[in-house]
Amino acid sequence: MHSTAEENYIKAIYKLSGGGANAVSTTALSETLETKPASVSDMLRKLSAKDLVHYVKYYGVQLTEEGKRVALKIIRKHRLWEVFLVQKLHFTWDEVHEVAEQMEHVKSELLIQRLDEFLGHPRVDPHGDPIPSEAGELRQEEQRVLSSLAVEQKGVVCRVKDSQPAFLQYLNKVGIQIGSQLQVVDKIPYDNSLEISIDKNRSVILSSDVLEKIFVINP
Amino acid sequence: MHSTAEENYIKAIYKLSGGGANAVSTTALSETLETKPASVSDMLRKLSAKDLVHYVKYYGVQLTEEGKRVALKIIRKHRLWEVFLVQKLHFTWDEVHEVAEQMEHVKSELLIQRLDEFLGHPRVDPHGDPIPSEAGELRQEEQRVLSSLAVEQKGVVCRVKDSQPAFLQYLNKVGIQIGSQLQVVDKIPYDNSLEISIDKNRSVILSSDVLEKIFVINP
DNA sequence: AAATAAATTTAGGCAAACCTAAACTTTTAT
DNA sequence: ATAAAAGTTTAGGTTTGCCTAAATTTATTT
Repeated sequence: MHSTAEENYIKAIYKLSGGGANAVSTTALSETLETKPASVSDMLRKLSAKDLVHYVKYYGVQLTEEGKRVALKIIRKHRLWEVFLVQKLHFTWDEVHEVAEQMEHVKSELLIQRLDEFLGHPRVDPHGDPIPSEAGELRQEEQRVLSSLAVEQKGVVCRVKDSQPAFLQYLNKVGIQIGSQLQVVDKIPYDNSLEISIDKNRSVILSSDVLEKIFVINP
Repeated sequence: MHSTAEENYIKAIYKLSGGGANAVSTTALSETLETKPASVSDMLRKLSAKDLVHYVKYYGVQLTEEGKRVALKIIRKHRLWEVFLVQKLHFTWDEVHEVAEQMEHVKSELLIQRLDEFLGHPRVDPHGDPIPSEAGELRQEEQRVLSSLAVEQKGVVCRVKDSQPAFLQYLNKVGIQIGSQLQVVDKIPYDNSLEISIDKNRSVILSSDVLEKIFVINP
């Protein structure tokens, strides 16, 4: 398998290239990885020898198909662990990253399969970013703002656009979190607020202010 | 902090020394760590410089108090992850070790605190070995063989002394696993079998053969 | 278009953690 | 008690992944 350092380079290339599309420069990598450009050149030569990247000196680097596959696997692991940390261990968003960064390098197919199952096959991580499938497919699902749903329509919370503690606490109290199943029960035309049922067992009326900050994907 | 390699040495010394009591030889370490004796000498010099071990050349090595503290922390992490893997992700005993071996090196105090909480502060791992407390205390709880309990007495299963599949399957079928709450309901003097209630919701009669293979700690 | 600036690579080193081979202690056997 | 055997350490090497400094290539100015 690949070393932790190699995995971090691949992940960084994936992110900086926007999903493997564009070429990435040595300095860009050195900045996100917090190493010197010389070290990056070094590693790119190695990754190239392993056919994980296409590397053209002085020009830039891109992931090969194999490189992309590896990148998506790491991202899948990272995001599944983030879901675990937030949903099961009640980590806050800012506490999550540092730990997931370590867990993503644990090697075990079985572990990830089972974790995925345990978490109920989540499709997005706590930041609302999509989780690649076991087959390595990452489809960015269409996200709609909650205020745009009509009566009767359903959605799964995938992103919240305000990370102020007061707002997060409010959502917490109401019982809304990433992954919650919502359905619009009724619309109050007077002020555009909506009555929303949460996970089929309770309902609240959300002001249009709040509705604008919550995003959902299709169930 | 300490590197993964250092942590593995410390853990190995702890185990081979029987909890830090006796001195450990270079070859013993080289065997459990699957490295050459020369590499062990190398590392012992380093650990000694960090005051994690008392190292006397040609004689052997022992953990310092600090070394023991570190060892217990690692063991705590390892065992908590084992509980997680078995209880939550349904790993079998033999699948557990390799993965826990990796997870135990993830660095985060918060992670372990929360994991412990999430698992309900378990006191033993799936093999029945005790889990060191957050303060680093490992109290070897008194283990009694199930056959020694009197009527009305309770115990929590902490160890099973027969790992033949047939026996484990039998226990599984009956509903006994590590952590099960047992209570002696009745004693049948004729053949020393006992009627045992399991987790307060069912009861079985166990032969003295079986009773001899199950160990419990106080609830 | 030449000169300067910026980015990148190469060369040579370092620390960690391993290795083999040789030297040294300790133990065991004669 | 001494020689052989066993165990341990030291010396010198390797690989990985990082570093600095110098050389090289590409981009930007004038």
